Amino acid sequence: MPSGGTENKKNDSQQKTRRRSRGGSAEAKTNDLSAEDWNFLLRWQGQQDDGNWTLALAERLLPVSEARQSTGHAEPRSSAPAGEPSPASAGSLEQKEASLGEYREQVQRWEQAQRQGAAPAAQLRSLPFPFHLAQGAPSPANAGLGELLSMAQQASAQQNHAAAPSCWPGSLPPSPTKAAGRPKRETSSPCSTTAPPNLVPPWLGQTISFTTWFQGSRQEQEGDLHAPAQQFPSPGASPDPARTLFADARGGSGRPERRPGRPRRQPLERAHTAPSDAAAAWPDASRGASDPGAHRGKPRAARQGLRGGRGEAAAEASQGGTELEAMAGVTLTRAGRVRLPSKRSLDAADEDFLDNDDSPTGADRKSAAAPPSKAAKGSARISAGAGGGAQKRQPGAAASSVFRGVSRHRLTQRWEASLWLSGKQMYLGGYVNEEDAARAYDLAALACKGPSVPTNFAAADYEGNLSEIRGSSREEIVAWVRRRSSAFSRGRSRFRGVSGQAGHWEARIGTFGDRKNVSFGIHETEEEAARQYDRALIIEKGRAAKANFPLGVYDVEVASFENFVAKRFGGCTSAAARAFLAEMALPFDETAPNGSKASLPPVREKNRGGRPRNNAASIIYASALQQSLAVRGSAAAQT
DNA sequence: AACCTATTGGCACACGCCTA
DNA sequence: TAGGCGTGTGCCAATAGGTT
Repeated sequence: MPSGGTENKKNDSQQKTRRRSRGGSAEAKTNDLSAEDWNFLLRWQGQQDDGNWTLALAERLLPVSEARQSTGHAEPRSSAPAGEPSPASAGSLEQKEASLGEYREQVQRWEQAQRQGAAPAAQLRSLPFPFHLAQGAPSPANAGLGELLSMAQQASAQQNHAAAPSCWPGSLPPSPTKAAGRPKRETSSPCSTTAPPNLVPPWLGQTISFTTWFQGSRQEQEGDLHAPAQQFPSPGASPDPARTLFADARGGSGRPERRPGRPRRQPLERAHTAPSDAAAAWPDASRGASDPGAHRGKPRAARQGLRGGRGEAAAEASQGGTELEAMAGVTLTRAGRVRLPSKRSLDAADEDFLDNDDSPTGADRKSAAAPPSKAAKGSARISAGAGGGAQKRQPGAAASSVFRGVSRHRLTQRWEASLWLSGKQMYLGGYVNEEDAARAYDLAALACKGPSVPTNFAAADYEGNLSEIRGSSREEIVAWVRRRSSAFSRGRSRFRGVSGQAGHWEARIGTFGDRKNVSFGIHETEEEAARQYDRALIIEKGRAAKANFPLGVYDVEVASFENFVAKRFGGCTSAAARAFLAEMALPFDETAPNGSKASLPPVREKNRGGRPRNNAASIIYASALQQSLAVRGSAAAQT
C-alpha cells in the first residue's frame, strides 16, 4: 500500500459514511434534488422513453423521497432557472408514488398483453403518464427544467445542422419487449460531469445523460441492422467467440479438423525422413475433405520436437558442419555464428520442391504459401548461444513459433501474433493456439499488404474472411483480427469489459477519464453489456477504442465524437481528445439555475480503486444542468 | 545501411474476489 | 449491491539479430 494509504482509507470511509446518511449532512443535500426537480426530470424522461427510464428513476427516487420526508428535507425548491416561474407541482410525493404505481401496473398489463400478442407497441405510448407537462408549447419565459432540456435538444440539433441521432432518447423507436420490463439500474455517468457551455459537445448537448443515451442505444440495437450476430452468435450457439476464430478459414468448425494428408514440407525435410504421423495430422484450413491435396503447414512437434528440422541442422552446423549443413544451406560465419539460408532462398527452394511435388494439382501447390522458416532461426540462436534482443530467450524456455509473425510471450506463454506495417508493429492478439496466431498473422498480412505477402497457410483459405473486411482501414483490420483473438476477453464473459454471470452482466471500464472502475450498468445479456462498454470506450477513445463489436456498429457515436473533437480542436488528435476528457472530468461544482448546488461523487485519488457510487440524483441533476448550460450557450451564440 | 521481425520488458488495465 | 483492491495479462515500445 502506498504511503498515506491509511489516511486515504480513512477519508474514503468518511465519504462513504456521508453518502450513506442521506439528507443528514450538507454533502447529502447537494446531491439531492427537490421533489419538483425530480418531477420535471421524471416527466421529461417519461415522455422520452415510454416511461421505462422513469420507472427506473422512480424505483430509486421513492425511497429517497421517503427519507427526505422523514428527515425534513422535503421543502420544495424551484427547478426553473433563476427568475423564472416554477411550474406547477404535480402533487404530493404520496400522490406521485400512487400515480407511478398505477402507471406501472398499466405497463405491466400491457406487457402481459404484449406477450400474448394482443397489445400493439404503440399502445404503450398512449398509456397516460402520471405527471403531465403543461399544455402548449413551452417558452423560455415559463419553461421548467424539463422544457429546457427539450429545447436544448432542439437548439443543439439546429446548431450542429444535424438531426439527433436515431439512438438518442428523443428519437427512439418504442421497444415493446423492454419498455415494460424491469428497468435497468441507474449507473454512474462520468459524462454527466459538467463543463463550461462552450465545451459541451453536441452529443452531450442533445442527450439527457450518458446512461440514458446508452440505454436508448440498447433499445435501438435490439433491432439493430448492424448487430453482428453472425460474428457473435447467441451464447447457446457459440459460447466463446474464440471458437469462431477465423471460422471461414476452418470451414466454420472452430478448431480445425485433423485430416489425412501430408503437410507442407520444408526444405530440410528433404534431407530427412519427414515425421509423417504428426504431419499427417495437420488440419486442412478450409476446404475440408473436398480438397485432400491441400496442406497448409506442419505441426510444431514435427519441426521442433523431432530431429531433422532446420533448427537441428543449424545446431549441428554450429558444431562444425555436417552433411546436413551442406544440404540445408546452413553455413558458418567467420565469427562462428550459424548462418541460415535466407527465407527467400528457402521459399524458392520450397517452391522448386513443390513444383516437383506429387500433390494433386498445380493450383494447390501454387496456392500454398511460403513455409514457416523460423524454427531454424530460433533453434540456431539457442544453440549458438547468442545474446541480446531476440536471443534473450531463457535457457529452459520453449522455443518460438515456427510460424511467421508469431512469437510466444515469455511470461504468459501465450502465442502472440504481430504484423509490421510501415515499420510499426501491430499487435494482433494473444492466442492459446499457435496456429490461430499464425492465421491471425496471415489474415492481417493479406488484408493489409495484399495477396503477394508470404503467409503461413494458403491465402485462399482466407477468402471468406477477407471479403468480410475488404475496404476497411488497416486499423480496422487489425482490430477485427485482434477481436477474434482468444485473449481479447479474459474473464467469464465472452466480451471485453463485461463481467458477472448469467442474467447479471456488468459493463465496466477500469479507467474512464479521471475515474476508475466506472460501471455502465447491469444487463441481462452479455451482448448488451458489451455494447455499453463499447460506447463508453468510443466516447473516451474514439476510433482507438478496442471495442467488442466493429466500430461500424457505432457509426453515430464515432461520428459524434469526431465531429465534436473536430469542432472543438480543429482536428481529431489523441492529445485533443485527452484534453477534452480532462476538461470533461472536472468535478461538478456549478451553481444550478435555481441557485442550489449539485455535485457528483468526488473524483477518486489516484490509485484508489472502486466504482463511483450510483448516485442517481447527482448524475441526473448534473446532466440536466449541462443541458441548461447548453441552452444558455446556444442562446448566447444566437444573440 | 536500411529494413524486417522475433523477443523481451513492463505499464496499464480488465476482471474477479472480498468487504461493508 | 456498490465499492475497494489485488492479480494476471493485454498490449505497446524498445531492442537487437537477421536479411536484403
